[in-house]
Amino acid sequence: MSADSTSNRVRPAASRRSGDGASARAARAQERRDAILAAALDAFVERGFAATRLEDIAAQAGVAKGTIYLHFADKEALFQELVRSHIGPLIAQLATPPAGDGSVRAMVEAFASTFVREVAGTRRGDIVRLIISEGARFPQLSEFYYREVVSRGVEAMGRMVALGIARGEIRNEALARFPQLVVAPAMVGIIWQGLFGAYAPLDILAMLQVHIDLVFGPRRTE
Amino acid sequence: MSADSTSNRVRPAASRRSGDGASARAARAQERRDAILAAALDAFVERGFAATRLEDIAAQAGVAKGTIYLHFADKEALFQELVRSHIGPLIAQLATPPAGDGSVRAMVEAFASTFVREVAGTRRGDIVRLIISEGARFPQLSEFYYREVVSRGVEAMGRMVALGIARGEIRNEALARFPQLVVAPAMVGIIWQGLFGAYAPLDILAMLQVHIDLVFGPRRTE
DNA sequence: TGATTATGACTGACCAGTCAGTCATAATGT
DNA sequence: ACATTATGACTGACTGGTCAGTCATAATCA
Repeated sequence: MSADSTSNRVRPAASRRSGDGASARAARAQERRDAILAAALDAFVERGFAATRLEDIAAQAGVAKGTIYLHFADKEALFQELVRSHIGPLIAQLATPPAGDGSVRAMVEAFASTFVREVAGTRRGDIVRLIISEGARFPQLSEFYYREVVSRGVEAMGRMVALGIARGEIRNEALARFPQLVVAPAMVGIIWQGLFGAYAPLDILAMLQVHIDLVFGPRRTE
Repeated sequence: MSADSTSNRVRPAASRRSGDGASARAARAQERRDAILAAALDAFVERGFAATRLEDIAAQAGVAKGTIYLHFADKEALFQELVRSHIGPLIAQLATPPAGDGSVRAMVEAFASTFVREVAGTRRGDIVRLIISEGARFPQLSEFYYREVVSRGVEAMGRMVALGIARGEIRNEALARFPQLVVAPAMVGIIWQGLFGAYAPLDILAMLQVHIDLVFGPRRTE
């Protein structure tokens, strides 16, 4: 793998110091930082925080161990930064309310399919699993995650449910008190795939559709 | 080694003093084994598998480190034995079908309150959290857990759902394909308490009641 | 050339697992 | 009953290995 040891170190570019001239090094540094984070994600997901060796992350990222310490204070800071960097985009997405023109049911269905496509089988899903697995050992991290993602997500879902109730799409008014119920199957789906998916795969999308029927009542076939 | 061909280990029942004469030592050994398991549960729940030191378990159990190795082959065997010993009773409970005289809804409600009482805030809940957290790193353990507990639980719940559909208590027939949906909120409740319970407690029982309304339709107020 | 960035050998702490030895208890002998 | 011997549960100092974090040196850049 990557036997091109010679001459790969270039990146001199633009001898003219225009806009990017000064940033050539910074750009390279950023690349390395990202490579370290990507390698760290793989490693932490695979072996867990405590059992992951920094040397493996370094090797995977194609840098020396010491380089990691140029970018992160220590192993724990690397882990936290890893989670935070992936949570950022998620927050942005939560801030954007889903197109509110259709029915609430359509919005929730859209959410479900987005979830399956963008989270369930992807790196994002790994991050969620990582938080669930290691969260108890990183209280400040899980608190951050709660504050920035979970509480906002629950509130957003709560507003959706309230809207659904107001429009008569959702019968059970008590659901507004526990918006977690709407998302619970998605969480269980993620955990299931992580633990048992290898030999007992679960069709998360189909499951979520059945669940949506539960929340909104059977699909209209008019 | 062990050339004791003649009259080896006797096992004489100690001149039949009474039942416990010969077992005095064995009983003490069993006590210690149990103490080690109890201490190990605390430690693994608190710090996770990799970060737990056997010396701490030993100290907590009031034995020397070497003693642990008289009872368990290594750290991993101790961990697995810990989970297995707690899963045993659970299997027994799964084997006993709940009193089938009342409505399916009543059975599920009974299940919910039992769950909250006997699992959510107890050692059993800790075991579940432990499996969710460490399961990915112990494939054979999570496979064991799947085979002995999860698949049976899902099947049992599937039969309940089928019964509910047959009796007309449950409208959504597709639910029979995903009995996980019935249990998902309970799982999420456990995880929530473990991660955020300290500052954002969740009333699991109330949540499960709302969920049951979702599955069976609103409560009759006849 | 001097400044910045990267390297990897090294250190010191830490810990799973071992084993020679101790001692309370049980078995056997007188 | 008492003395002697056997057993094995228990101990904890020790070993061998691992790994996070450091730092003197090297490479690269401007």
